[in-house]
Amino acid sequence: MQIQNATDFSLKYTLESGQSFRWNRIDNAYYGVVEGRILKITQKGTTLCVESSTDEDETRFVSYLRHYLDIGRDVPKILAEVNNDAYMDRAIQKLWGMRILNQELWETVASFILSQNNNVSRIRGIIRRLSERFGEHLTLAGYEDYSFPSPDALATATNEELLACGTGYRANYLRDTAEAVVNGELPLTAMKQMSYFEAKQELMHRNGIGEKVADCICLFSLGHLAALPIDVWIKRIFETLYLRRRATHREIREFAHSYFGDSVGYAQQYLFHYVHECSNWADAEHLSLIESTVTAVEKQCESTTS
DNA sequence: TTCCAGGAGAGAG
DNA sequence: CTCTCTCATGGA
Repeated sequence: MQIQNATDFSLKYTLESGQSFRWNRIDNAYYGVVEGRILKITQKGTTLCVESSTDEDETRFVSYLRHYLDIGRDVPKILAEVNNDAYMDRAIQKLWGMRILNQELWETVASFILSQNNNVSRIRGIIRRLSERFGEHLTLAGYEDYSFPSPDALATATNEELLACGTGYRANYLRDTAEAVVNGELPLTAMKQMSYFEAKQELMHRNGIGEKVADCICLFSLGHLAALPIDVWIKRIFETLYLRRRATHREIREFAHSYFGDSVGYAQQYLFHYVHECSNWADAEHLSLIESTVTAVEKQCESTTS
């Protein structure tokens, strides 16, 4: 089936910008597992062609996917609001059409617990092995994958089983949070009705979920665009390009919110992915921007420590 | 071999 | 409050 009129939308940038770990590109098509079924999506202009491993009611399915891909949102309006300088303007031009997904909550919670002190390719590998071991086997026209493990499956997993999937020291965090979901201490359903602040507090009460991971969950699953995950790259970007000094997370958060407004999460995603994408490109102009960013941080650190 | 990866927690000051 | 150290893992 098809989704029509997906204007100002880029499937590539949306699915390859580090917010979801479950999509694979094969030729022109993206294969991924979303809430228990394999999806195959291709984009031609403003039309998305979608195949599912399960039978779907077309109207409801299209509505669900439009929400998942954030297609209904007026993103050009948001980008116009946050386009305050040359850095943002370049990121917005380069990544035009990138959207912030609205992903399933439990999978997002578990995935970003695993993301701490880790890199994207390893996170993807851990999630793939966990799904193979604890999820359900799925097929779509010869493509095979596994559903994301349920909270119950991970809550009852042994430490050895989790370590065998490569979770490392995060195994306890993952199992503890899975148990909290099973016994209701972490009320996922109720959290979807909470404010950004309330949901974030609920998440941060869990062992293994700090402010950054909580913000990732609020932004990539709960639709709170005011959430600002501050990782090392976002910290660097704000310290060098905007504040031009060392700054605490709280200072960065206050500046970013006042500068970009209530949709600071969207601005963050464009800056983050732009910097990451450029590090893989042999584009002199882009690389020089990165390099000047990094060296400026190093000089800043030197001057403050000496 | 060392360093780093979309960090968090415990402890010290 | 801020700073520092450690945590398991694998690719560069």
